[in-house]
Amino acid sequence: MNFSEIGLGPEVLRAVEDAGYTQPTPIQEQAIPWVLQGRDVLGCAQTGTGKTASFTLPMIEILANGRARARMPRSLILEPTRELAAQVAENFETYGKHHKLNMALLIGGESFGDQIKKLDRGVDVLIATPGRMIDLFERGNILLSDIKIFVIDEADRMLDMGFIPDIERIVALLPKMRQTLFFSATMPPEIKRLADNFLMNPREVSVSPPASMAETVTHAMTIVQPDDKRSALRHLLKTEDVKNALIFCNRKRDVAILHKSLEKHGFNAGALHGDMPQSKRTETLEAFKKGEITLLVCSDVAARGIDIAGLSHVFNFDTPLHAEDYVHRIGRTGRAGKLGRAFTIANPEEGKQIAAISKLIKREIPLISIDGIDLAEFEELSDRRRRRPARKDEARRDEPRKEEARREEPRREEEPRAAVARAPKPVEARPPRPEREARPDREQRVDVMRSEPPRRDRDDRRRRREEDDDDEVVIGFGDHVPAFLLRRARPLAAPEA
DNA sequence: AAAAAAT
Repeated sequence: MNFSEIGLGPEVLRAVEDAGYTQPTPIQEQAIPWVLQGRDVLGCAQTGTGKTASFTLPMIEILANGRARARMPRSLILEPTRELAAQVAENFETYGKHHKLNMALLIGGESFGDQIKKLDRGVDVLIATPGRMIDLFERGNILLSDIKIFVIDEADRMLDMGFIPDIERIVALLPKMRQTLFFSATMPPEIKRLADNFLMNPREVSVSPPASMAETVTHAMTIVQPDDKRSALRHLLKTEDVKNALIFCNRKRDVAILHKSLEKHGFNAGALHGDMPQSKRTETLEAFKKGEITLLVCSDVAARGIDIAGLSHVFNFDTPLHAEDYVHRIGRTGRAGKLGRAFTIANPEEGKQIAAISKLIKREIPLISIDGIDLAEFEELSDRRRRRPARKDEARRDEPRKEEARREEPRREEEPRAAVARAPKPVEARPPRPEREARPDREQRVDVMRSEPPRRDRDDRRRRREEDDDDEVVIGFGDHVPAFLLRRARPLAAPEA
């Protein structure tokens, strides 16, 4: 199919052509006609599949007629991160260049003045992150009663980030008569329920489920002691043909540390995480996209949606804490049919996380060793856990003051680690698993391989954390947590009827 | 256990 047959007007087509595209991607081919017809759409797709243009192009077409009044935007797009919001804004600039649509980008970290000025002039397209959008609404700078098209992008990410109450609140302020487009990379039950609430008789559009990602991406992982991680990474950077790469850390602090270390070793690296000033974030991302920086050390702020053309490598300097995040991080490469390579540098404690990832992507990640660095083994998890309760009881009998002092001591981890390293069944050593076949030793393996389904409920997560943390000294309520503390917070506004 | 987003 060609773009010219999809139902878009000549101006939009000209802009698409100028950008160098002739053929719509599958998601565009499926979604655009429905959006043009005014239907609600439920889209299951990751960015890089052309998802953004699948709503920006028809939106430009629909909004071409009519004009926005002051403070009354005609469409609203919500994005989970500032970078994604900026990316969508760029998309409207590119494809809306032959139209005179007013657009405002409402994100945190930038001054209110310009954003308010734009709203006063009247905007056709409002692109926002939830926090700033609600802030401006409460200040009376936005009226949402004229919204014709509402887009929720990256809904699963919004859920992860705890934005859903905000989203429900915003939806309650929108007119009931509107068109809603809802996109999510994954469709867990909680997201589906949300979609059912927001959408009316939607057309469902779905492309490239996460599992197929592995077709274009070569995975590998290595296991090293934490102290060896940086040299392992440097070795990979030197031996791989790295054009440009994202390097993910789990903590912002480690992003900064690794960035410094790489620069010290002469690599052309930048850093990106959410505690950096917005101006710096924008600047660094631009420099990386232009190729002025070849390595970008980042937190999960960049894990989803960020679109960098032709990214050759993704490195997980830390194993992602949630298996889905692996899929999202890796999804930055191997896009648009291009090949990509992904390396994970795990440490011996992360066997459980790796097992959860293997289960999710339905394949083992090949284990590689790196010259000059000792290949470690995963610790036996169940073994360690069995030993823990005893220590907990001991700890309880100690005086609280002693506990305080013990905590401030530098942690001496050598002993327990050496003990577990000798444990009998290293996870990594198990034979490759034949696909979907019940095996007699399955039960046994489940113990190690167990990974709970992704549970997003924050309270649940806290509860689990407390269960796992047997070593932790119990203060305050002790094991008993009153039920009211575990109850979910209610959304501020009742969801739409 | 961490990151993101409002100041």
